[in-house]
Amino acid sequence: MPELPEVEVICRGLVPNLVGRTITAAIFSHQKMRLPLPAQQLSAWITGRKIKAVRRVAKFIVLDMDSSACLVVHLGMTGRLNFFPAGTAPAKHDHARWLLDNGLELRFHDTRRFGSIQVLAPGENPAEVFGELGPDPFRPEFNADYLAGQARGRALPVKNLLMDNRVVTGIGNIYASEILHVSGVNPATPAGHLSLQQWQKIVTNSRLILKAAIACGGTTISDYVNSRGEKGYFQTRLQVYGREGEACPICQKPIKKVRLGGRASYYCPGCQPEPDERKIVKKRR
DNA sequence: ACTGGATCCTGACTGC
DNA sequence: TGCAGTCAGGATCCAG
Repeated sequence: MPELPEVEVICRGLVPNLVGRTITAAIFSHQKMRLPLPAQQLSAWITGRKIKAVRRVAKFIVLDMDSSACLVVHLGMTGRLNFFPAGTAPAKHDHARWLLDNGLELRFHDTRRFGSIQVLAPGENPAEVFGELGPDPFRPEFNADYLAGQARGRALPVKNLLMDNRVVTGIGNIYASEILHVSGVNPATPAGHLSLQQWQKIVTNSRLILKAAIACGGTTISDYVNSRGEKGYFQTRLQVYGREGEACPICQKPIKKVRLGGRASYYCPGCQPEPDERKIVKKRR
């Protein structure tokens, strides 16, 4: 389940085999994806074009083409992008294959088909493809004042706020739990209850944890692999996620699991005390 | 306006 | 052994 660090690691791994290469042909499965495949735009702007750069936007992988269009891939939960020698037999759930002029083909494999393939045409508004995106956690705009402003007057659990792409991009279920644990904030705390100090901790720890996860090659819970098919190893450094009943590495209290917004959320009742009942300061409009 | 729940999907796992 | 049910979660839609 790729979040920001996994997507970043995949992007970096794609660069050596993609930048400067030309996509000579493309083959797609007829399986229905979350979003319909933009067949016309793919043939008009992507196939036959050279790849100028590979970059990450939120959890999207973006290939900048010399046509000034972008190929935009989202991995959803189980998506993978891997290279194979051209002509290798396709596997089940290979939904797209782009043949390159270096004898390789780039494949998009997605078991659950929650991922997407889109084209950002030249001149098109990026919001059409990316949607409404908040700042990247590594940008200076992502700071305590900004988060406090976003949270003011809101009763939404802080964990759900952190997972909202319109507030901040790239933080998913695993890292939200980890960031809040290190910050000593209970995930169920209404976002509007947090102090500026707590937001500052969350900002600092978000960057620390995401950076550390990138350095570890990401987190592999079940099926994530990078573009070379290698697993990450940050899962060995997770302190609470997936560790219900185990001792908290900081205070030794057993880690608890709750469901917030339909998502499994892990926390330590010792390090992250239950939220109090203070009234929320109402948002000014 | 805001929030929580349902939905999409397949495979791994559990319990009977 | 085989079947049914549950769970996993990113993004989006919808109802209250």
